[in-house]
Amino acid sequence: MRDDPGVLDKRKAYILATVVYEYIATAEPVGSQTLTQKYQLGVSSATVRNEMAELEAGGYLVQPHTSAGRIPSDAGYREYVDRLMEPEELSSEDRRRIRDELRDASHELDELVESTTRLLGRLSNNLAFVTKPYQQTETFKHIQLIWLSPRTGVAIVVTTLGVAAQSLFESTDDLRPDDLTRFSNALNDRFADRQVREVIDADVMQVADRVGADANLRNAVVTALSSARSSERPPIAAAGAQNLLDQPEFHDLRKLRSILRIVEEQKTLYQIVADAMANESVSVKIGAELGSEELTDLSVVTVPYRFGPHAMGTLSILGPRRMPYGRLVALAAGTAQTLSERLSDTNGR
Amino acid sequence: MRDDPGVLDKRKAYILATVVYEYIATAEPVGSQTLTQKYQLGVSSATVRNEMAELEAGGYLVQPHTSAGRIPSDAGYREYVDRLMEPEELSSEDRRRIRDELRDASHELDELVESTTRLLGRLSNNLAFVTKPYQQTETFKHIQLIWLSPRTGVAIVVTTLGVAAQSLFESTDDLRPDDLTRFSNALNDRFADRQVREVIDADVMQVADRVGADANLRNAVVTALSSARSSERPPIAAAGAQNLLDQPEFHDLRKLRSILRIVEEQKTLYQIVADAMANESVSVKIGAELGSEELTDLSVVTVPYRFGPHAMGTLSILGPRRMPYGRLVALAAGTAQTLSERLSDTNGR
DNA sequence: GCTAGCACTCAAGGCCGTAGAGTGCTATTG
DNA sequence: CAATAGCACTCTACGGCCTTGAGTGCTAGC
Repeated sequence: MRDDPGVLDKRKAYILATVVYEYIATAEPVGSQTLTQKYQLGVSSATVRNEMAELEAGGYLVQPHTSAGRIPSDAGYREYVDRLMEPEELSSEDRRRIRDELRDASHELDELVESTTRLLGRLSNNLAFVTKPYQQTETFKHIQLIWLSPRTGVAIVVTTLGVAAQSLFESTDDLRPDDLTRFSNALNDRFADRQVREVIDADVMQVADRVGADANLRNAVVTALSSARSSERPPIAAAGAQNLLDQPEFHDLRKLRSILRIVEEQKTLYQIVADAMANESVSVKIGAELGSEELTDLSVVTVPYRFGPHAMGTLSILGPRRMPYGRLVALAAGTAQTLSERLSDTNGR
Repeated sequence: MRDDPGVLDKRKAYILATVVYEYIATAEPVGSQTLTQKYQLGVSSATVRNEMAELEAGGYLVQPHTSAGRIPSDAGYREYVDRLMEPEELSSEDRRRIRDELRDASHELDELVESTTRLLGRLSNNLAFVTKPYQQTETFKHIQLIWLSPRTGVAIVVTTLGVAAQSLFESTDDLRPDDLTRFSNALNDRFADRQVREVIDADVMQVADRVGADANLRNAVVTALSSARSSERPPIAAAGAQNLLDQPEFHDLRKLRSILRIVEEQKTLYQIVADAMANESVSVKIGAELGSEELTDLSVVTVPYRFGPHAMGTLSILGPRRMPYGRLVALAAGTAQTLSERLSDTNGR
């Protein structure tokens, strides 16, 4: 009991940090000799061995097998991320690329999100995923029924975030443009500046009855509105899965398979980003903290970004637990900031 | 010279078909003994050996190494697909799943495309990708500038296919709803029923000058229109990459990596689906026919689907060259047909 | 024209043995 | 008494060697 458990003395801290650093760089278990040879520790390998044994007892390191070096445990990485690593700055080269690529990207929100995802995947050399902006208090702004052909049209719902939903419809009778306009106007009057989640189908029915809109129009509007309401869970953009293949930990194909499946299903991804969304700050989840059996070898860095005063989304980087945390945090944060700026500057160049 | 090259006698055809069939099932080079044991050929393995040697001379089969069995070449697969295999029917179970899942899918075009892609990926056990409907003669239908907040708004362009583009904008002065409406109306008058590709920025400038719309509005409209014009190359939805991992040919990670990259970049995918789009019929591309060094081990089945009278998109299945062509063609065709029906029935239930 | 038999080839897989990195323990030292 | 040097021990990775077995082409005979 000579150590206060949970607080590492300076030398242990340095050794742990060095083990994590070295393991991130090489993907090989780190031994005491390697450590004393490559780094100026000022003590012999035997001493390092003793310290490492204690770090293992404290739960910061584990040994894959008896005669191998040590690798960090979840707790070891956690300690490293929270206290030991020094914060990194983004290189000016990275900074420039982020700025330039986002400047040249589309003005369309969906496409901008896609471009950002690909950019982040490329720069991080890992798998990036980005949630579209989401706003708890998304407000109804406009609905418009538009005549396309004598018997078809489209209903469009616009909210504070832009076009939130569209629904094509077909009618059994010829559509009269005046009817569409009248119904649109009545709906706009009724729903102006209400929160999207509060807009109820029954309201649509009332308005429809009043202006005499037929069932086809009514259905189109109901469909569009319900789709706008459900945009709380928009698809998540992902890019860079192929980067993971370079990492030795993914030579096991079963792992890779379940990762691809999880990314495609997206459900788990929402749970992962929830914290960062709630705290509005950088979140790093390591291994088992991801709460999924299949993701124990992985870590995720998540950073929120803002869209206007009320909406928020997240940028995440998913990679092996053995990821360069310092660089990836800086990268995600830098990208998030540039993206936020780009989004609050919608008038472009 | 006893054979007319290019025409296979009945026995050779049967042997080739059986080799392809067996290789598709087992992924192992097929030898003469296996063949005589598993299938009723009525001749001995020595005879089969002679026939196989001739099939190899004719370019239909290749030998990975001297003492291995044969595997089909591109030409062998081509012969199999074009003439030897018997067309398959979809099981009623598959038929039902396609119908049910597409019926329950979203009314929103983008989401419907996504759902279809995932469905096709799951049923085919390969990687599926789907292009959104595209129309050569896409026609301008409506443009609307919508007030969101005192200094922000959104410009929306609607074409025959629905919302084609939106562009958020910000103004340095307060926006007056009347100005937005006036500009919208003037633009609608000017562009009504013109083809999107013909709408030129200069037209926007003229209209803007006439109604006195300021630079911010003008820019928003120009941006939205140019984005609508560029929707000739909409993003392609892809799903099921993880299915490829089950195939032994992808245990080479470099292959997998380049496939994932190609799917993410999408550029090559457009070239692949072009034929099916042009011919409006099923297209099967085998190995080198895909025109890409990196895709030589793969094949793609592509089937077009229709959206309304003029628009068309494609469903594709990408998998190992050793794919069950009969089943996948039936699957893609069945899905395309159901999707086309679903899309021409936009008033839903 | 088909088949049986035979000698030959080649990849895959199992089985060593060795090399090398790393460990824990103990005796020794400043 | 913390730090070190020395030592015996452990375990994996790797390369070489051999065996196995599937498959082939060729030739002689039916």
